Amino acid sequence: MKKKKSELLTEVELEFMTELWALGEGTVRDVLNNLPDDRNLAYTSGATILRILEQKDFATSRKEGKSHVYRPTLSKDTYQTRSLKDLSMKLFDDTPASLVARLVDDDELTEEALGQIRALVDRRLKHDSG
Amino acid sequence: MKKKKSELLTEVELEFMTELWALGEGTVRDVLNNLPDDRNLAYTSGATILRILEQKDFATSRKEGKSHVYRPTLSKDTYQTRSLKDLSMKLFDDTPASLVARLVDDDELTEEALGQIRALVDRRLKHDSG
DNA sequence: TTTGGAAAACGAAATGCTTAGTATTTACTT
DNA sequence: AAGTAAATACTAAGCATTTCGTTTTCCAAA
Repeated sequence: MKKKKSELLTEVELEFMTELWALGEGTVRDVLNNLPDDRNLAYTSGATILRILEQKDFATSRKEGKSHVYRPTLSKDTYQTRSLKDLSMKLFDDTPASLVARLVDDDELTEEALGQIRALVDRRLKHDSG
Repeated sequence: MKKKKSELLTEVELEFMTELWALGEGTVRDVLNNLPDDRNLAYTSGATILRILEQKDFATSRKEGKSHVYRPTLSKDTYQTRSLKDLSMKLFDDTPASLVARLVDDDELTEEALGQIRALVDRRLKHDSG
């Protein structure tokens, strides 16, 4: 029986995937150019990270000219859902409501954000029940 | 200017902190006894992990008889808030509402959980404004 | 007071992440 | 067709995490 790999991205992988999601697709150079200015990575480091993302099936690449163009195989939405599920499981007894409870208890949360959240929940409840 | 360490627990550290939060406090033996049955760790591994947690200031220990008794220095609530903030920042543009949006879009979420979530948000809104 | 058993301290092996250097390939230009 | 600039493949070093073996310390019982 094999231990199920957690299927979550590491810190740097997430950083690169975030760029790919924003760009839609891109070469090593594209991704590096879109990182924050204070992020100074060698070209080869970026290439390694994208190659690893492809190995782990988070991205695919096609050859275009002399470059590889990388594209996510996983939507950001899907990955967000996966991450939330993981956090909920590990830290909130697998109970999403308690996760939201902690979130709305945060004093730094603005009234506006709270209102948005309620609107979202209401809309979803209406959709479900008619 | 020093890069701020992320202050998050690793996988195994979280596993042990979860036991400490549940127990209130405990020795190496106590924590090991409370792990799932299929989790077979050597005593020394448990000791190492708790020592690391103390080094990283997630726990303190006092001597009691010949053992160390470990106790969290951080409440689970606080750590939950910290984790949510981290996730929100890295994956949801620092917008908690979009995190909740993703959560309530999850098809596997039950009607009941949705109701609970709305009740939580409503209560918080009332408290603030009235 | 010696000694046997339990716990702690130390440290090291194994693995995976992050970063980047070197060598090789590719394709455009002349 | 050869030279060159850019991209890739390969590889490895440095570090953190996870795990545990060995040595040391401590207490308690004989």
